[in-house]
Amino acid sequence: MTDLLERLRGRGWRLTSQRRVVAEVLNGEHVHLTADEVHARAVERLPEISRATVYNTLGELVCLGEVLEVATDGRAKRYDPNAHHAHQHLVCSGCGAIRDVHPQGDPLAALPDSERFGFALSGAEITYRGLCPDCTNRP
Amino acid sequence: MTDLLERLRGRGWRLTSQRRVVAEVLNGEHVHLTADEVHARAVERLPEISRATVYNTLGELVCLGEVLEVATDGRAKRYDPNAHHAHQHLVCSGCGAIRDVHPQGDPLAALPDSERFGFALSGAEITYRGLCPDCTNRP
DNA sequence: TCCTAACTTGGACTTTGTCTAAGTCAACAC
DNA sequence: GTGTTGACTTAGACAAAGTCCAAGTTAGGA
Repeated sequence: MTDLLERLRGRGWRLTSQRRVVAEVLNGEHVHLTADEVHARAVERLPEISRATVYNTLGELVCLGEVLEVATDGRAKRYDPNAHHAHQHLVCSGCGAIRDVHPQGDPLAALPDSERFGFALSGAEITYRGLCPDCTNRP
Repeated sequence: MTDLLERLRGRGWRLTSQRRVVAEVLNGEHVHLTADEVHARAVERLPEISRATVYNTLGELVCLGEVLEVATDGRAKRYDPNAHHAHQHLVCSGCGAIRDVHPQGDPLAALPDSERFGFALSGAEITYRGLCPDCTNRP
């Protein structure tokens, strides 16, 4: 956490109270918040923080590779503070809950050359879908 | 194509000119159009068709499993008429082009029980990312 | 041919996100 | 400590994507 703020300062960031609060909110909860949820939580600590600043700061954190953007549903993007450990996502089709998961092997290996169409591959995102235990028992 | 319309009629659909046009647009181009692009093409054939109807029809086609919704970028959803053949997507990070691809093996197999958290898995979506040949040569 | 529930329409509205001009302030130099 | 300055923040207007609704239209069965 402090490391995060230190890393950011090391990259020339001005360490404003707004940026501190956004970074704290993301690190504080290991769930995947939308920008609006981040803003709501940030407002609790710093009532005058604006939506634009939250969007700006999230965008900067994504550019710096400190946070991942996750789009699982075509609605609001979600922000994943766990950017330093490769992982994929498991999403409940019932309630939308997201969990980080770690599949075995390299997902790129499953794509044969004949299916790469000359692309220079950089990675793969996998979204596993299913019903969480709660939703399975409550149909 | 005619089969699609027949299948839909078999499920109790009223076969209106609007629905016919939307189905034709989707089947006519094997690319992944956004709802607005579908609307634009539909208007060429049926000038008075409304955006609401296009959204309604696309939503119904998705519910019936005739068309897949693809959200690769957190912007507009895209619609994939190729719903009857399992496939994944390869997206160019440069220009956003999408290709259907067919990886080997079952993606679910890579997720061990210990990483399933009691979920009843129903499937997995994989988005491969990379630069297409055009974008590789034009930095 | 008539009837009616299903469908379509246009426009208002919501959600999510971006942009801008004007004001504020963190960090550096002194 | 004080001053300076460019980076940062703000409020609000704007835009894109999608939803909702009341009123009008129509496909398809009787």
